[in-house]
Amino acid sequence: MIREQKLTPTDEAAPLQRLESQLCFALYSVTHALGRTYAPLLEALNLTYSQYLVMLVLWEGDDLTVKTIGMRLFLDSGTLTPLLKRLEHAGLIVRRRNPVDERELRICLTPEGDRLRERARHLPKTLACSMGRPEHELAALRDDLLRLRSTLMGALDGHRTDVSSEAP
Amino acid sequence: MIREQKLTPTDEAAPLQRLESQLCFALYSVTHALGRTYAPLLEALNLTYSQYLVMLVLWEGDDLTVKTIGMRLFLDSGTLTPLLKRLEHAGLIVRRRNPVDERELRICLTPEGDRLRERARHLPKTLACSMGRPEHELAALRDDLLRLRSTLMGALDGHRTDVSSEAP
DNA sequence: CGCAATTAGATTGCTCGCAATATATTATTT
DNA sequence: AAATAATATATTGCGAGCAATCTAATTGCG
Repeated sequence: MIREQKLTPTDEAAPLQRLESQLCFALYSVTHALGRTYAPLLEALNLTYSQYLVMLVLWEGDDLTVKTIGMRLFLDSGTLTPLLKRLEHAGLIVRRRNPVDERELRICLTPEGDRLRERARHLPKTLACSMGRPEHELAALRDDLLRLRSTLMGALDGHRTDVSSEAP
Repeated sequence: MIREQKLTPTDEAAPLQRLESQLCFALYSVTHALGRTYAPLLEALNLTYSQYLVMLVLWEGDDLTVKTIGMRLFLDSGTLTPLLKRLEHAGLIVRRRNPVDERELRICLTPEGDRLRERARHLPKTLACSMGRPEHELAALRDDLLRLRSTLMGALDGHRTDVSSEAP
């Protein structure tokens, strides 16, 4: 029932199938490594990584709907609704229905949420430092990844021909 | 209580704090885009992405402990234990205690688990195709990411006892 | 106007990922 | 040999992510 020895190791039979040869695993594992690098820094701000992303969006300009935040972060209400409730409970944001369109929930920063931006300002540089490379190399890698994201998202949408405003 | 207008937009006050300027978000979002690209392909195999990664490891050679699988994928038993139980329930692996050391759980492929490798063989090429770039470019990106992973993991391991909370 | 279609969020249920902790087994020390 | 430490896995609890579904509000169309 159980094979005692593998007869055709993946390395010989299908080299592209090796874990470490795959771009997807490189992405997966470096993303998680980065998450673990962020964790202790974000803990000082009482934020999870996903909450930090939402705050980054709001710091660029608040009074946004859940939908808008979701489009920027590629997340849906199933993820955002409970996350935003936690941010509200933490006193960083307020959630209010838009009186003009009661379907919409407008998300605004509280003064405390706004102040947190200062305490988080050093994070990008601190992280760049952990990556041990000159900024221009990191920027090049970032742009390469953003291009890849565009390609993948474009293939996913497929039928959806919304040509509104995606990152270049 | 709620600010009507932002006084110092992040773009001007702290350009490095912008969401789209950060490598971490590029990684985060492209990883999720890739996950969504994989989902329909893996659904045909009745695998989640994480389960697929475990199968990739086992296809390179099975009869591994949970610990070994975890070291290869950078995952711990809290993640792997329930995941492996699901793979066993799906009939793809068997979990047996090692009689020589009852602490260890040896994970082996079933014949069905082994056969699944053939049905999954096309995935790497299919995905590479979705990324719309020549293989050597994808390989270069992969190697760049693996270097970054090494840097980050090295910093994580190295400072386990050290308190590296200095902020510039 | 009235009613179907659309839209925005919320909810449910499942799987990950991880920290913290618990349990069982083996190795080491005294 | 008994006590202790180390190791491997399991369990618990929480916060994502995401598909599917639900509700309420708005829009569109006859």
